[in-house]
Amino acid sequence: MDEKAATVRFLAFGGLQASDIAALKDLANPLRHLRKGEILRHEGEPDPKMYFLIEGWTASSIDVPNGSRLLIKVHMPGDMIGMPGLAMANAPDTITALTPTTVSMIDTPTLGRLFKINPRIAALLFLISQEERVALMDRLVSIGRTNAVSRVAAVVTRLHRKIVRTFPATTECFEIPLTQSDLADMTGLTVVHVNRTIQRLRQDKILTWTNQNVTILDFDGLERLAGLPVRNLRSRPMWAGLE
Amino acid sequence: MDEKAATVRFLAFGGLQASDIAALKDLANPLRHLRKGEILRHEGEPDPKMYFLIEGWTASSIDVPNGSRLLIKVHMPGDMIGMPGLAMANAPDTITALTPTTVSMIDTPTLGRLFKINPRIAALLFLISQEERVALMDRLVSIGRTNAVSRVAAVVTRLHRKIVRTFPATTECFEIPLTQSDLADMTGLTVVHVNRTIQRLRQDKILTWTNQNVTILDFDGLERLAGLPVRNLRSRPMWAGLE
DNA sequence: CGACTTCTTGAGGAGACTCAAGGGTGGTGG
DNA sequence: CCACCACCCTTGAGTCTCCTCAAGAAGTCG
Repeated sequence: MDEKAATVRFLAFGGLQASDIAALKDLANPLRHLRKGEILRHEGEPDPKMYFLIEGWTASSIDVPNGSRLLIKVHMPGDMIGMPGLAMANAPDTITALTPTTVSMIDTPTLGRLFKINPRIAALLFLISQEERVALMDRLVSIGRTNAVSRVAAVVTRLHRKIVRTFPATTECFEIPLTQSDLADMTGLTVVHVNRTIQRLRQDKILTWTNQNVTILDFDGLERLAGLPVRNLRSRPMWAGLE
Repeated sequence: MDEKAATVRFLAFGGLQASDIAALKDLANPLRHLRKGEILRHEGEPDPKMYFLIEGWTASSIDVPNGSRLLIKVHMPGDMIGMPGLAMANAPDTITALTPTTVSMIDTPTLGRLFKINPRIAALLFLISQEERVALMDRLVSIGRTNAVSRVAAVVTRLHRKIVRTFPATTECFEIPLTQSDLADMTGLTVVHVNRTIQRLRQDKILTWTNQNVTILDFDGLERLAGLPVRNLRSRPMWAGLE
């Protein structure tokens, strides 16, 4: 992954200037490298930080008292990680590296200053947060009101859309560093049922998922099963007019 | 509801100054009144706005292609409504008045200017968004990984906590303007099953829920069933140091 | 090559859903 | 003032999706 991929996310809303990009770079503190499976931070840890994901995939998860867990989100290069924790005294989620990963920590006082110095970036981070809220809302709908096939289809659809956003060259065949157990934790299902659901999708010639290689055989069919609403970002965001 | 209740939410993070409160008041545009059941805005509507809920309860919901819907959140006086839509070209959710309601619209350019003029308020709105993200994450866990009894218990627990925050005088007995059908849409269950679950909770002497009057009989038991994680707001938020 | 994780398959069970219908309550209009 | 309608709550019976438990196969890493 190169710098380009990492800044793509920030350009999503458009309207950023060269000076804004430079300001973002100033946020970058010493890098931290993680091996696959390594944990960036544990749920409950005090004074949680925010990170910028430069390379690799990570996942944010929450453990449940009854022994299971739920995977909140999968992060890709260019994502801001740990923003929700900024409001909290203790980290709300555990962040795990799904692949070898590089992040840079953004310390909280720096972020505070940024809000004063660069309102455009502040507004951008604010809007990214709103986008994430909508994503969570849609996942809530998916998990709360659709069946297993639809949920798995929704996860694949969302991942594909996001991968394409980060790596535009992606085709119908791509790699996802998630186990079926992870997929179960993303959908609120059990591993066993996820396995059977994937087989069902393969039988119906929607997609294949072997090891961690996904191939989408029928885009339209997949979209239909997922039933995700269309979400278009605002083209003229709120800071239009901020000089 | 008085102004006090409405500003309580903003004081949650502490550290706001009189000038900040004044700046917030400046955001208040002409009021809009809604009758019970009236819709503030429909999902899909272009150029969605943000609102400040002054009086009454509202609910935000998303309709699902399969005919059902999911209730994303219940709002009380002092809540900012519709923030997620600021990132989107079209409203992601429908907002309905659960009771007679008064809101004031905050237009987007004003908000943009605010980010420039008052970074403390910007940071505050940013942190409120992070808090909401954590709330959504916890709901995802509740709906994705717990059974009906636990989900209903979680809804009651969260509502009670929030009511207490808004109206500190609240006891174990309070009113919730939600039907069992609404509760079903909050939990991802069916009306029938919600009804049976409530009866089960009454049998077990956890709570009663008749019409729209809830009485919590056993706080500890309810908390245990809900299994919600403890979430403490950061005491020294990121803008500490912003002069 | 052995230990571990991941994937796969089977059988049985249970929590939640569907369909259906009756009763209560509040609002509205004749 | 009563009848009617709409909405909400409640209950029953039957079904199905998804879960649990269990064990074996396949792949992966040291």
